[in-house]
Amino acid sequence: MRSSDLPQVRALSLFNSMGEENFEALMQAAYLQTFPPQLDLVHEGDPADFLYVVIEGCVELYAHANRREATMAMVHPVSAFILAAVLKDAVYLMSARTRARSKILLIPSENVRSIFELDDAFARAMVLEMAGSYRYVIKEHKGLKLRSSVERLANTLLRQDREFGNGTGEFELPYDKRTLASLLGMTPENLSRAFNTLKPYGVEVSGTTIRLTDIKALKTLAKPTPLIDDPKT
Amino acid sequence: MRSSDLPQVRALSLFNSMGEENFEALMQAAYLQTFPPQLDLVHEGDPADFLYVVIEGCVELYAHANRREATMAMVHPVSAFILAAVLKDAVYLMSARTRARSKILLIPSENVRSIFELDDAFARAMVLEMAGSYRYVIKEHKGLKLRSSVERLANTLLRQDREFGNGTGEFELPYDKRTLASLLGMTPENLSRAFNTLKPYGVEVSGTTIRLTDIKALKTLAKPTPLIDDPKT
DNA sequence: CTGCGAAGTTGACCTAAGTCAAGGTTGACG
DNA sequence: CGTCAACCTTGACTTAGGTCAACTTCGCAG
Repeated sequence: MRSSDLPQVRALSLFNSMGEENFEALMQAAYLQTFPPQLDLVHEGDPADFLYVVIEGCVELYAHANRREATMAMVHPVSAFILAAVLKDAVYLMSARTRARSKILLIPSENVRSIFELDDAFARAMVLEMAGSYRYVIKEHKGLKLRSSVERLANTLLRQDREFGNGTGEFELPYDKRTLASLLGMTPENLSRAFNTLKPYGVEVSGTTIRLTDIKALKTLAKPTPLIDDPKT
Repeated sequence: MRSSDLPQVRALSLFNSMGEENFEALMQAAYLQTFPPQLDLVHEGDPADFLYVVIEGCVELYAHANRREATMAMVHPVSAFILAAVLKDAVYLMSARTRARSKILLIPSENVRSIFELDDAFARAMVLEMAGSYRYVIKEHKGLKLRSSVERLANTLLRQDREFGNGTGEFELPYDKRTLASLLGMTPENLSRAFNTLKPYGVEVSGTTIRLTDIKALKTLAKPTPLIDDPKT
Protein backbone atom coordinates (compact mmCIF):
# COMPACT_ATOMS: atom_id res chain seq x y z
CA MET A 1 0.00 0.00 0.00
CA ARG A 2 1.06 3.56 -0.56
CA SER A 3 3.08 4.93 2.33
CA SER A 4 1.35 8.29 2.13
CA ASP A 5 -1.84 6.69 3.41
CA LEU A 6 -0.20 5.05 6.38
CA PRO A 7 -0.17 8.07 8.68
CA GLN A 8 -3.94 8.56 8.53
CA VAL A 9 -4.55 4.92 9.33
CA ARG A 10 -2.01 5.06 12.13
CA ALA A 11 -3.75 8.17 13.44
CA LEU A 12 -7.02 6.31 13.95
CA SER A 13 -7.67 5.73 17.64
CA LEU A 14 -7.98 2.06 16.82
CA PHE A 15 -4.36 1.94 15.64
CA ASN A 16 -2.50 4.81 17.23
CA SER A 17 -1.51 3.14 20.47
CA MET A 18 -0.34 -0.23 19.19
CA GLY A 19 3.28 -1.27 18.82
CA GLU A 20 5.06 -0.11 15.70
CA GLU A 21 6.09 -3.61 14.62
CA ASN A 22 2.56 -4.92 15.05
CA PHE A 23 1.14 -2.04 13.09
CA GLU A 24 3.59 -2.74 10.31
CA ALA A 25 2.72 -6.42 10.33
CA LEU A 26 -0.97 -5.55 9.99
CA MET A 27 -0.30 -3.16 7.15
CA GLN A 28 1.95 -5.69 5.48
CA ALA A 29 -0.94 -8.11 5.30
CA ALA A 30 -3.45 -5.46 4.25
CA TYR A 31 -4.69 -4.43 0.85
CA LEU A 32 -5.46 -0.89 -0.15
CA GLN A 33 -7.93 -0.64 -2.98
CA THR A 34 -10.02 1.94 -4.71
CA PHE A 35 -13.57 0.93 -5.54
CA PRO A 36 -16.15 2.54 -7.81
CA PRO A 37 -19.50 3.69 -6.37
CA GLN A 38 -22.33 1.22 -5.74
CA LEU A 39 -20.00 -1.72 -5.37
CA ASP A 40 -20.89 -4.42 -2.87
CA LEU A 41 -18.04 -4.98 -0.46
CA VAL A 42 -19.56 -7.44 1.96
CA HIS A 43 -22.78 -9.37 2.09
CA GLU A 44 -24.59 -10.18 5.32
CA GLY A 45 -24.29 -13.81 6.26
CA ASP A 46 -20.82 -14.21 4.78
CA PRO A 47 -17.98 -15.09 7.13
CA ALA A 48 -15.96 -12.06 8.16
CA ASP A 49 -12.81 -12.30 6.05
CA PHE A 50 -11.62 -8.75 6.36
CA LEU A 51 -11.72 -5.75 8.59
CA TYR A 52 -12.46 -2.71 6.46
CA VAL A 53 -11.21 0.83 6.93
CA VAL A 54 -12.63 3.65 4.82
CA ILE A 55 -9.78 5.97 3.86
CA GLU A 56 -11.64 8.06 1.30
CA GLY A 57 -15.18 8.10 -0.02
CA CYS A 58 -18.23 6.73 1.74
CA VAL A 59 -19.66 3.32 2.61
CA GLU A 60 -23.26 2.36 3.36
CA LEU A 61 -24.08 -0.40 5.82
CA TYR A 62 -27.44 -1.96 5.10
CA ALA A 63 -29.46 -5.03 5.94
CA HIS A 64 -32.06 -7.23 4.33
CA ALA A 65 -35.05 -9.19 5.55
CA ASN A 66 -38.50 -9.91 4.14
CA ARG A 67 -37.52 -8.50 0.74
CA ARG A 68 -37.08 -5.16 2.46
CA GLU A 69 -33.85 -3.27 2.76
CA ALA A 70 -32.81 -0.80 5.41
CA THR A 71 -29.79 1.46 5.59
CA MET A 72 -28.22 0.92 8.99
CA ALA A 73 -25.39 3.47 8.94
CA MET A 74 -23.12 5.51 6.72
CA VAL A 75 -19.39 5.17 7.29
CA HIS A 76 -17.20 8.17 6.55
CA PRO A 77 -13.41 8.45 6.47
CA VAL A 78 -11.44 7.63 8.37
CA SER A 79 -13.02 4.79 10.27
CA ALA A 80 -13.31 1.06 10.47
CA PHE A 81 -16.45 -1.02 10.18
CA ILE A 82 -17.68 -4.53 11.00
CA LEU A 83 -15.13 -4.89 13.77
CA ALA A 84 -17.40 -7.08 15.89
CA ALA A 85 -17.82 -9.82 13.29
CA VAL A 86 -14.07 -9.94 12.72
CA LEU A 87 -13.32 -10.24 16.44
CA LYS A 88 -15.90 -12.92 17.04
CA ASP A 89 -14.90 -14.73 13.86
CA ALA A 90 -18.58 -14.71 12.97
CA VAL A 91 -20.65 -13.84 9.93
CA TYR A 92 -21.37 -10.27 8.96
CA LEU A 93 -24.74 -9.02 10.22
CA MET A 94 -24.84 -6.23 7.68
CA SER A 95 -23.95 -5.76 4.05
CA ALA A 96 -21.78 -2.91 2.85
CA ARG A 97 -21.53 -1.05 -0.42
CA THR A 98 -19.60 1.98 -1.56
CA ARG A 99 -21.69 5.09 -2.13
CA ALA A 100 -18.91 7.03 -3.77
CA ARG A 101 -15.59 6.16 -5.32
CA SER A 102 -13.80 4.98 -2.21
CA LYS A 103 -10.33 4.12 -1.10
CA ILE A 104 -10.57 1.26 1.32
CA LEU A 105 -8.11 -0.68 3.41
CA LEU A 106 -8.79 -4.39 3.81
CA ILE A 107 -7.07 -6.21 6.65
CA PRO A 108 -7.47 -10.00 6.72
CA SER A 109 -9.42 -10.83 9.84
CA GLU A 110 -7.00 -13.58 10.87
CA ASN A 111 -4.25 -11.02 11.08
CA VAL A 112 -6.47 -8.68 13.07
CA ARG A 113 -7.23 -11.44 15.55
CA SER A 114 -3.64 -12.58 15.92
CA ILE A 115 -2.38 -9.04 16.49
CA PHE A 116 -5.28 -8.57 18.88
CA GLU A 117 -3.87 -11.49 20.90
CA LEU A 118 -0.36 -10.11 20.67
CA ASP A 119 -0.75 -6.41 21.25
CA ASP A 120 -2.33 -5.27 24.51
CA ALA A 121 -2.69 -1.64 23.48
CA PHE A 122 -4.51 -2.74 20.34
CA ALA A 123 -6.86 -4.89 22.41
CA ARG A 124 -7.66 -1.92 24.65
CA ALA A 125 -8.22 0.35 21.67
CA MET A 126 -10.68 -2.24 20.35
CA VAL A 127 -12.70 -2.14 23.56
CA LEU A 128 -13.16 1.60 23.30
CA GLU A 129 -13.98 1.39 19.60
CA MET A 130 -16.57 -1.32 20.26
CA ALA A 131 -18.02 0.63 23.18
CA GLY A 132 -18.43 3.63 20.90
CA SER A 133 -20.16 1.56 18.22
CA TYR A 134 -22.40 -0.05 20.79
CA ARG A 135 -23.53 3.29 22.11
CA TYR A 136 -24.14 4.53 18.58
CA VAL A 137 -26.56 1.70 17.84
CA ILE A 138 -28.28 2.06 21.20
CA LYS A 139 -28.96 5.70 20.37
CA GLU A 140 -30.31 4.79 16.94
CA HIS A 141 -32.50 2.17 18.52
CA LYS A 142 -33.83 4.56 21.12
CA GLY A 143 -34.63 7.09 18.43
CA LEU A 144 -36.54 4.55 16.39
CA LYS A 145 -38.51 3.24 19.34
CA LEU A 146 -39.30 6.50 21.06
CA ARG A 147 -39.68 9.10 18.32
CA SER A 148 -41.94 9.76 15.37
CA SER A 149 -40.42 10.03 11.93
CA VAL A 150 -40.82 13.81 11.91
CA GLU A 151 -38.96 14.06 15.20
CA ARG A 152 -36.19 11.84 13.91
CA LEU A 153 -35.81 14.02 10.84
CA ALA A 154 -35.82 17.23 12.88
CA ASN A 155 -33.11 15.94 15.18
CA THR A 156 -31.02 14.73 12.28
CA LEU A 157 -31.20 18.18 10.69
CA LEU A 158 -30.15 19.84 13.93
CA ARG A 159 -27.21 17.46 14.23
CA GLN A 160 -26.11 17.98 10.61
CA ASP A 161 -26.25 21.69 11.19
CA ARG A 162 -23.89 21.35 14.14
CA GLU A 163 -21.55 19.04 12.28
CA PHE A 164 -21.50 20.37 8.74
CA GLY A 165 -22.96 23.84 8.91
CA ASN A 166 -21.22 24.75 12.17
CA GLY A 167 -24.52 25.97 13.50
CA THR A 168 -24.97 28.55 10.73
CA GLY A 169 -28.28 27.03 9.75
CA GLU A 170 -27.19 26.24 6.19
CA PHE A 171 -25.66 22.99 5.01
CA GLU A 172 -25.77 20.26 2.41
CA LEU A 173 -27.33 16.87 2.97
CA PRO A 174 -24.47 14.38 2.96
CA TYR A 175 -26.42 11.85 0.88
CA ASP A 176 -29.45 11.64 -1.33
CA LYS A 177 -32.92 11.71 0.13
CA ARG A 178 -33.85 8.11 -0.45
CA THR A 179 -30.82 7.06 1.59
CA LEU A 180 -31.66 9.56 4.30
CA ALA A 181 -35.20 8.20 4.36
CA SER A 182 -34.03 4.63 4.79
CA LEU A 183 -31.56 5.66 7.48
CA LEU A 184 -34.40 7.36 9.34
CA GLY A 185 -36.61 4.31 8.90
CA MET A 186 -39.17 5.73 6.51
CA THR A 187 -40.08 5.81 2.83
CA PRO A 188 -38.85 8.53 0.46
CA GLU A 189 -42.46 9.70 0.06
CA ASN A 190 -42.86 10.09 3.75
CA LEU A 191 -39.57 11.97 4.03
CA SER A 192 -40.90 14.47 1.51
CA ARG A 193 -44.00 14.94 3.62
CA ALA A 194 -41.94 15.21 6.78
CA PHE A 195 -39.94 18.05 5.22
CA ASN A 196 -43.24 19.76 4.46
CA THR A 197 -44.50 19.47 8.00
CA LEU A 198 -41.22 21.01 9.14
CA LYS A 199 -41.63 24.03 6.86
CA PRO A 200 -43.52 26.02 9.53
CA TYR A 201 -40.54 25.41 11.80
CA GLY A 202 -38.16 27.21 9.49
CA VAL A 203 -36.86 24.32 7.44
CA GLU A 204 -36.20 25.35 3.84
CA VAL A 205 -35.22 22.68 1.39
CA SER A 206 -33.90 23.26 -2.08
CA GLY A 207 -32.51 20.14 -3.63
CA THR A 208 -29.79 18.93 -1.32
CA THR A 209 -29.30 22.29 0.42
CA ILE A 210 -31.01 22.84 3.75
CA ARG A 211 -31.56 26.15 5.53
CA LEU A 212 -32.79 26.27 9.08
CA THR A 213 -34.20 29.72 9.75
CA ASP A 214 -35.78 29.07 13.14
CA ILE A 215 -33.62 26.71 15.08
CA LYS A 216 -35.35 27.55 18.34
CA ALA A 217 -38.75 26.48 17.01
CA LEU A 218 -37.26 23.39 15.45
CA LYS A 219 -35.73 22.43 18.78
CA THR A 220 -39.08 22.83 20.50
CA LEU A 221 -40.50 20.24 18.16
CA ALA A 222 -37.46 17.98 18.05
CA LYS A 223 -36.83 17.90 21.80
CA PRO A 224 -33.21 16.82 21.31
CA THR A 225 -31.46 15.00 24.12
CA PRO A 226 -27.75 14.22 24.39
CA LEU A 227 -28.75 10.67 25.32
CA ILE A 228 -29.79 10.15 21.70
CA ASP A 229 -28.38 13.02 19.68
CA ASP A 230 -24.90 13.65 20.98
CA PRO A 231 -22.54 11.55 18.87
CA LYS A 232 -19.62 12.36 21.19
CA THR A 233 -20.66 10.60 24.36
CA MET B 1 -19.49 -10.34 49.73
CA ARG B 2 -20.36 -13.94 50.36
CA SER B 3 -17.70 -16.30 49.11
CA SER B 4 -20.28 -18.76 47.80
CA ASP B 5 -21.22 -16.30 45.07
CA LEU B 6 -17.67 -15.75 43.92
CA PRO B 7 -17.36 -18.84 41.72
CA GLN B 8 -20.33 -17.93 39.52
CA VAL B 9 -18.96 -14.44 38.99
CA ARG B 10 -15.54 -15.85 38.27
CA ALA B 11 -17.13 -18.25 35.80
CA LEU B 12 -18.48 -15.42 33.67
CA SER B 13 -16.55 -15.11 30.43
CA LEU B 14 -15.91 -11.52 31.37
CA PHE B 15 -13.99 -12.56 34.47
CA ASN B 16 -12.75 -16.10 33.96
CA SER B 17 -9.50 -15.31 32.19
CA MET B 18 -8.20 -12.47 34.34
CA GLY B 19 -5.44 -12.79 36.93
CA GLU B 20 -6.45 -14.08 40.33
CA GLU B 21 -5.11 -11.09 42.25
CA ASN B 22 -6.89 -8.67 39.94
CA PHE B 23 -10.12 -10.56 40.30
CA GLU B 24 -9.76 -10.45 44.06
CA ALA B 25 -9.03 -6.75 43.97
CA LEU B 26 -12.18 -6.17 41.93
CA MET B 27 -14.29 -8.27 44.29
CA GLN B 28 -12.75 -6.52 47.27
CA ALA B 29 -14.05 -3.23 45.98
CA ALA B 30 -17.43 -4.63 45.00
CA TYR B 31 -20.72 -4.71 46.84
CA LEU B 32 -23.16 -7.56 46.71
CA GLN B 33 -26.71 -6.52 47.44
CA THR B 34 -30.17 -7.94 47.23
CA PHE B 35 -32.82 -5.60 45.90
CA PRO B 36 -36.61 -5.85 45.95
CA PRO B 37 -38.56 -5.87 42.67
CA GLN B 38 -39.29 -2.63 40.80
CA LEU B 39 -36.34 -0.82 42.27
CA ASP B 40 -34.50 1.67 40.10
CA LEU B 41 -30.82 0.83 39.96
CA VAL B 42 -29.57 3.35 37.46
CA HIS B 43 -31.09 6.30 35.69
CA GLU B 44 -30.17 7.29 32.14
CA GLY B 45 -28.04 10.42 32.05
CA ASP B 46 -26.31 9.71 35.33
CA PRO B 47 -22.57 9.18 35.29
CA ALA B 48 -21.62 5.51 35.29
CA ASP B 49 -20.54 4.86 38.86
CA PHE B 50 -20.82 1.11 38.87
CA LEU B 51 -20.63 -1.90 36.66
CA TYR B 52 -23.55 -4.17 37.52
CA VAL B 53 -23.67 -7.95 37.45
CA VAL B 54 -26.97 -9.76 37.90
CA ILE B 55 -26.36 -12.82 40.06
CA GLU B 56 -29.98 -13.74 40.74
CA GLY B 57 -33.30 -12.33 39.65
CA CYS B 58 -33.94 -10.17 36.60
CA VAL B 59 -33.20 -6.62 35.49
CA GLU B 60 -34.96 -4.52 32.88
CA LEU B 61 -33.07 -1.97 30.80
CA TYR B 62 -35.33 0.79 29.57
CA ALA B 63 -35.15 4.25 28.08
CA HIS B 64 -37.18 7.42 28.10
CA ALA B 65 -37.86 10.17 25.59
CA ASN B 66 -40.91 12.27 24.75
CA ARG B 67 -42.74 11.06 27.86
CA ARG B 68 -42.64 7.59 26.35
CA GLU B 69 -40.83 4.64 27.77
CA ALA B 70 -39.42 1.63 25.97
CA THR B 71 -37.97 -1.57 27.34
CA MET B 72 -34.62 -2.08 25.66
CA ALA B 73 -33.57 -5.46 27.06
CA MET B 74 -34.02 -7.89 29.92
CA VAL B 75 -30.89 -9.02 31.72
CA HIS B 76 -30.87 -12.49 33.24
CA PRO B 77 -28.31 -14.14 35.52
CA VAL B 78 -25.45 -14.33 35.30
CA SER B 79 -24.42 -11.37 33.21
CA ALA B 80 -23.15 -7.85 33.36
CA PHE B 81 -24.80 -4.75 32.00
CA ILE B 82 -23.89 -1.16 31.04
CA LEU B 83 -20.30 -2.11 30.41
CA ALA B 84 -19.87 0.47 27.65
CA ALA B 85 -20.71 3.47 29.81
CA VAL B 86 -18.32 2.28 32.52
CA LEU B 87 -15.47 1.83 30.07
CA LYS B 88 -15.96 5.17 28.37
CA ASP B 89 -16.50 6.87 31.73
CA ALA B 90 -19.66 8.31 30.25
CA VAL B 91 -23.26 8.66 31.31
CA TYR B 92 -25.66 5.74 31.18
CA LEU B 93 -27.77 5.67 28.02
CA MET B 94 -30.38 3.44 29.63
CA SER B 95 -32.07 3.15 32.97
CA ALA B 96 -32.28 -0.12 34.84
CA ARG B 97 -34.73 -1.51 37.35
CA THR B 98 -35.14 -4.87 39.03
CA ARG B 99 -38.11 -6.91 37.81
CA ALA B 100 -37.82 -9.51 40.54
CA ARG B 101 -36.07 -9.72 43.86
CA SER B 102 -32.50 -9.68 42.60
CA LYS B 103 -29.04 -10.28 43.92
CA ILE B 104 -26.72 -7.86 42.23
CA LEU B 105 -23.00 -7.23 42.28
CA LEU B 106 -21.89 -3.61 42.03
CA ILE B 107 -18.31 -2.93 41.04
CA PRO B 108 -17.18 0.70 41.22
CA SER B 109 -16.40 1.80 37.68
CA GLU B 110 -13.06 3.31 38.67
CA ASN B 111 -11.91 -0.09 39.81
CA VAL B 112 -13.15 -1.68 36.61
CA ARG B 113 -11.23 0.83 34.55
CA SER B 114 -8.02 0.53 36.54
CA ILE B 115 -8.07 -3.27 36.39
CA PHE B 116 -8.88 -2.94 32.70
CA GLU B 117 -5.62 -1.01 32.30
CA LEU B 118 -3.74 -3.54 34.41
CA ASP B 119 -5.02 -6.90 33.24
CA ASP B 120 -4.62 -7.78 29.57
CA ALA B 121 -6.82 -10.85 29.70
CA PHE B 122 -9.60 -8.80 31.26
CA ALA B 123 -9.27 -6.22 28.49
CA ARG B 124 -9.58 -8.94 25.86
CA ALA B 125 -12.59 -10.45 27.57
CA MET B 126 -14.19 -7.02 27.51
CA VAL B 127 -13.75 -6.76 23.75
CA LEU B 128 -15.60 -10.00 23.20
CA GLU B 129 -18.32 -9.05 25.66
CA MET B 130 -18.79 -5.69 23.94
CA ALA B 131 -18.81 -7.33 20.52
CA GLY B 132 -21.56 -9.64 21.70
CA SER B 133 -23.64 -6.78 23.06
CA TYR B 134 -23.11 -4.80 19.89
CA ARG B 135 -24.36 -7.62 17.75
CA TYR B 136 -27.36 -8.10 20.02
CA VAL B 137 -28.47 -4.51 19.51
CA ILE B 138 -27.83 -4.64 15.79
CA LYS B 139 -30.16 -7.63 15.58
CA GLU B 140 -32.83 -5.87 17.61
CA HIS B 141 -32.49 -2.85 15.38
CA LYS B 142 -32.77 -4.90 12.21
CA GLY B 143 -35.87 -6.60 13.56
CA LEU B 144 -37.52 -3.32 14.37
CA LYS B 145 -36.71 -1.75 11.02
CA LEU B 146 -37.44 -4.70 8.77
CA ARG B 147 -40.29 -6.60 10.40
CA SER B 148 -43.90 -6.01 11.31
CA SER B 149 -44.95 -6.40 14.91
CA VAL B 150 -46.63 -9.74 14.21
CA GLU B 151 -43.43 -11.06 12.66
CA ARG B 152 -41.40 -9.86 15.61
CA LEU B 153 -43.74 -11.63 18.00
CA ALA B 154 -43.71 -14.83 15.96
CA ASN B 155 -39.94 -14.93 15.91
CA THR B 156 -39.72 -14.20 19.62
CA LEU B 157 -42.05 -17.11 20.33
CA LEU B 158 -39.97 -19.43 18.18
CA ARG B 159 -36.83 -18.35 19.97
CA GLN B 160 -38.38 -18.78 23.44
CA ASP B 161 -39.50 -22.23 22.42
CA ARG B 162 -35.93 -23.14 21.52
CA GLU B 163 -34.50 -21.62 24.69
CA PHE B 164 -37.06 -22.42 27.37
CA GLY B 165 -39.28 -25.12 25.92
CA ASN B 166 -36.42 -26.98 24.23
CA GLY B 167 -38.45 -27.07 21.07
CA THR B 168 -41.36 -28.94 22.67
CA GLY B 169 -43.77 -26.19 21.68
CA GLU B 170 -44.79 -25.43 25.24
CA PHE B 171 -43.20 -22.86 27.50
CA GLU B 172 -43.85 -19.96 29.87
CA LEU B 173 -43.38 -16.36 28.90
CA PRO B 174 -40.44 -15.09 30.93
CA TYR B 175 -42.14 -11.78 31.76
CA ASP B 176 -45.55 -10.19 31.74
CA LYS B 177 -47.20 -9.20 28.51
CA ARG B 178 -46.89 -5.45 28.88
CA THR B 179 -43.13 -5.85 29.19
CA LEU B 180 -43.03 -8.19 26.22
CA ALA B 181 -45.03 -5.65 24.25
CA SER B 182 -42.64 -2.84 25.06
CA LEU B 183 -39.66 -5.03 24.26
CA LEU B 184 -41.19 -5.80 20.88
CA GLY B 185 -41.91 -2.14 20.27
CA MET B 186 -45.70 -2.23 20.49
CA THR B 187 -48.57 -1.47 22.86
CA PRO B 188 -50.09 -4.14 25.13
CA GLU B 189 -53.35 -3.86 23.17
CA ASN B 190 -51.56 -4.53 19.94
CA LEU B 191 -49.73 -7.49 21.44
CA SER B 192 -53.09 -9.02 22.35
CA ARG B 193 -54.26 -8.61 18.79
CA ALA B 194 -50.99 -9.97 17.46
CA PHE B 195 -51.51 -13.13 19.51
CA ASN B 196 -54.95 -13.40 17.94
CA THR B 197 -53.65 -13.11 14.41
CA LEU B 198 -51.18 -15.87 15.25
CA LYS B 199 -53.94 -18.20 16.43
CA PRO B 200 -54.43 -19.69 12.92
CA TYR B 201 -50.72 -20.51 12.96
CA GLY B 202 -51.04 -22.74 15.99
CA VAL B 203 -50.28 -20.30 18.76
CA GLU B 204 -52.33 -21.04 21.88
CA VAL B 205 -52.10 -18.61 24.75
CA SER B 206 -53.44 -19.20 28.22
CA GLY B 207 -52.21 -16.64 30.67
CA THR B 208 -48.45 -16.79 30.59
CA THR B 209 -48.31 -20.29 29.08
CA ILE B 210 -47.75 -20.60 25.34
CA ARG B 211 -48.30 -23.67 23.18
CA LEU B 212 -47.10 -23.79 19.61
CA THR B 213 -48.98 -26.54 17.82
CA ASP B 214 -47.86 -25.81 14.27
CA ILE B 215 -44.30 -24.65 14.31
CA LYS B 216 -43.91 -25.18 10.58
CA ALA B 217 -46.75 -22.81 9.77
CA LEU B 218 -45.48 -20.30 12.29
CA LYS B 219 -42.06 -20.39 10.68
CA THR B 220 -43.58 -19.74 7.27
CA LEU B 221 -45.05 -16.57 8.63
CA ALA B 222 -42.11 -15.57 10.79
CA LYS B 223 -39.40 -16.20 8.21
CA PRO B 224 -36.70 -16.46 10.87
CA THR B 225 -33.10 -15.78 9.92
CA PRO B 226 -30.01 -16.45 12.01
CA LEU B 227 -28.87 -12.94 11.14
CA ILE B 228 -31.57 -11.61 13.46
CA ASP B 229 -32.81 -14.52 15.54
CA ASP B 230 -29.79 -16.53 16.48
CA PRO B 231 -28.57 -15.20 19.84
CA LYS B 232 -25.43 -17.31 19.65
CA THR B 233 -23.62 -15.72 16.74
C1' DC C 1 -31.11 22.80 -26.91
C1' DT C 2 -33.44 18.68 -26.51
C1' DG C 3 -34.80 14.54 -24.65
C1' DC C 4 -34.17 10.96 -21.45
C1' DG C 5 -33.95 8.81 -17.02
C1' DA C 6 -33.41 8.97 -12.24
C1' DA C 7 -34.80 11.29 -8.14
C1' DG C 8 -38.08 13.67 -5.86
C1' DT C 9 -42.82 15.22 -5.02
C1' DT C 10 -47.80 15.05 -4.65
C1' DG C 11 -52.32 13.14 -4.14
C1' DA C 12 -55.50 9.43 -3.23
C1' DC C 13 -55.93 5.61 -0.88
C1' DC C 14 -54.92 1.75 2.37
C1' DT C 15 -53.12 -0.62 6.37
C1' DA C 16 -50.70 -1.24 10.66
C1' DA C 17 -50.59 0.27 14.85
C1' DG C 18 -51.86 3.60 18.60
C1' DT C 19 -55.56 5.49 21.63
C1' DC C 20 -59.45 5.46 24.47
C1' DA C 21 -62.92 3.35 26.97
C1' DA C 22 -65.32 -0.69 28.57
C1' DG C 23 -65.28 -5.19 30.19
C1' DG C 24 -63.17 -9.45 31.76
C1' DT C 25 -59.60 -12.41 34.39
C1' DT C 26 -56.78 -13.44 37.78
C1' DG C 27 -54.49 -13.49 41.96
C1' DA C 28 -53.36 -11.57 46.57
C1' DC C 29 -55.25 -10.57 50.86
C1' DG C 30 -58.42 -9.84 54.38
C1' DC D 1 -64.79 -16.85 49.92
C1' DG D 2 -65.47 -12.16 48.68
C1' DT D 3 -63.18 -7.93 47.22
C1' DC D 4 -60.01 -5.17 45.21
C1' DA D 5 -56.55 -4.05 42.02
C1' DA D 6 -53.55 -5.17 38.57
C1' DC D 7 -53.35 -6.98 34.18
C1' DC D 8 -55.23 -8.32 30.08
C1' DT D 9 -58.54 -8.29 26.28
C1' DT D 10 -61.93 -6.40 23.14
C1' DG D 11 -64.22 -3.07 20.34
C1' DA D 12 -64.61 1.42 18.12
C1' DC D 13 -62.11 4.91 16.44
C1' DT D 14 -57.98 7.77 15.03
C1' DT D 15 -53.57 8.46 13.14
C1' DA D 16 -48.98 7.74 11.30
C1' DG D 17 -47.02 5.96 7.84
C1' DG D 18 -46.90 2.83 3.66
C1' DT D 19 -48.35 2.04 -1.22
C1' DC D 20 -49.36 3.10 -5.81
C1' DA D 21 -49.56 5.99 -9.60
C1' DA D 22 -49.07 10.28 -11.84
C1' DC D 23 -46.46 14.22 -12.36
C1' DT D 24 -42.36 17.41 -11.85
C1' DT D 25 -37.68 18.56 -11.52
C1' DC D 26 -33.09 18.21 -12.52
C1' DG D 27 -28.76 16.57 -14.26
C1' DC D 28 -26.81 15.04 -18.13
C1' DA D 29 -25.75 12.83 -22.78
C1' DG D 30 -26.32 13.49 -27.31
